[in-house]
Amino acid sequence: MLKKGSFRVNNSYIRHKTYHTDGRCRFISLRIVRVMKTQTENGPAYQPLYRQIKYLITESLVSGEWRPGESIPSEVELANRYSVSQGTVRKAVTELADQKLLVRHQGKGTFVASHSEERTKFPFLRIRPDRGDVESLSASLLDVWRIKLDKESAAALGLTEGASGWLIRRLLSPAGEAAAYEEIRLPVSQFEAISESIIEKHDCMLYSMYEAAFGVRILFVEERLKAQQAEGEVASKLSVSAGFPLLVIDRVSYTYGERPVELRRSYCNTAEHHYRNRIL
Amino acid sequence: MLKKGSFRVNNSYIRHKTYHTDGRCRFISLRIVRVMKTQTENGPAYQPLYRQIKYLITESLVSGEWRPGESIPSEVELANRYSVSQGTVRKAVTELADQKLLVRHQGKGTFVASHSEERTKFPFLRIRPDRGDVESLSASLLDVWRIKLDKESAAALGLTEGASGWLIRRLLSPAGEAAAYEEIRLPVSQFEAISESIIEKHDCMLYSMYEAAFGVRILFVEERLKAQQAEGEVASKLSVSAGFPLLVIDRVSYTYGERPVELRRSYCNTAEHHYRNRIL
DNA sequence: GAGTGGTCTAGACCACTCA
DNA sequence: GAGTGGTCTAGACCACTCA
Repeated sequence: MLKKGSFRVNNSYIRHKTYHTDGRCRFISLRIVRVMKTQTENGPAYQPLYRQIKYLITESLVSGEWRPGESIPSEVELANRYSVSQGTVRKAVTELADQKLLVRHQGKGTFVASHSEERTKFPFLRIRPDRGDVESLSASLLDVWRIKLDKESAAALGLTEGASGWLIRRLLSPAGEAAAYEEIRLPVSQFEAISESIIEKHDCMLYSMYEAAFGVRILFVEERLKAQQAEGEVASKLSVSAGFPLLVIDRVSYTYGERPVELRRSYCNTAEHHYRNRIL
Repeated sequence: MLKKGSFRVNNSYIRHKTYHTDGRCRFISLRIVRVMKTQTENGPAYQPLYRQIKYLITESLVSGEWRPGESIPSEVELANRYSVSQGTVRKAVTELADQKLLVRHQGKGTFVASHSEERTKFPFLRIRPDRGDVESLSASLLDVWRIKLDKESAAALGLTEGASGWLIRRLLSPAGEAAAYEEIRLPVSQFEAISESIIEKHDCMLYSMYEAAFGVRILFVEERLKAQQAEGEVASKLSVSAGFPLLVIDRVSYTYGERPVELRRSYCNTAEHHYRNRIL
């Protein structure tokens, strides 16, 4: 989360200490500065207080001090814990909420975002039916294989060629027709105990399963889209003839620290569906 | 910009007035409340102060009081103008900067965002070459036609069938090969004086031209993607054979007030290019 | 009524730009 | 050195939730 940069070291912190003459402890702030310095190797670094707080909150999320779906301490409590003002905590929490790591509910508290509790079954899916209701899509598992990852897949996951992986295959369907066929590749190292039964227990909602069963929370995904002709097994899985134009989506899913943990290729029949995107 | 909602009317504003007993004018705040009330028809409305300020700033952008590329008044000046604190102005400006209507530069000022000054030639384009440098793409104009808008296009632009429109056709190319063929439809009502020469004077950078020549600033776009087989003229324009799989992008471009002002269909050859997307 | 997040203020000082 | 946006504080009160 913490961006490494070329921030100049200056006296701001020493001066910062002198703001407060009411005898309150300032050790925590000093410690934060030291943490940040060791975090950024190449040269001295400066980060505003609220980013340091943001980093500390993220650490607590990664370590599991606060788990998905649970509430984190109130802003006042966090302000005390880190010895900063509530406004500074707010700014840190706001950025984490913008990144969808946290969810705020006025009057109730701030919660760790969770794929299990979100109403959307497929949080990052941009495929929509051309007409009809928003979420009629459901997933059905085809099979699960233990494989050796090829060079390209292994590299994309930060592993070496031949590392053990899982290959999950499934269909996305609106009703009878299959809208998409998907191949998902995962490193066995992080998803040891995957099986067909555990996937079906989670209704084939993979991100929710990663989180609940393996403690791996997906934060964002990156996709590359191409148009390609259907061939062989893919064509038959989607019940289209060879040469039929498909939308092929290559997705990499990332967890904390921008670490890639899942590869996914989706072959979509866009005869009655489309991929929706809004660009700011 | 202003979201209509079911905010409860309460006494917050009356109490708010009593915060300040230093004799400063509060008429402007009161006027703001009245403006907001008339803006939202269905029932009484309440919006926090910073959103009301945001709305007033947006009005000044729409009216052209501050033009693209120019700086707007400093936060202190705006705070005086609206009789609120600098923090409240900051919050309004922050939201507008997040929406990319404004751009902040520390030490220099806050500027109205402009497509003419942005370094990216195609601000909303997600097509990238699979390998090679980031921005080798360039556009070349094919032709410009004056047409009657068909029912569907007219409806998408909020016009009636048969309304006058422009049809602009162009190619996007990396080097020799054409990566995409595009058809752009515009209402004549808002783009009266379009011609080949004016487009070429702007290097075929359309959004920049809309802004500079017609005062229409595009704020965001919505896209629907499908895979489709190349046919007839499109195939020949892209030098591919009939049946070649193309990525077809239907885009609607919006200006202030979420008003659609441009339709665009792009046919992309994704043999050596892809559509990139990051989802949070 | 107590506790949560949300808004707003006034004031201080920092980082950066430019003349 | 003056002016800009950026950070941080302390304190007040509002909107909302829940018991």
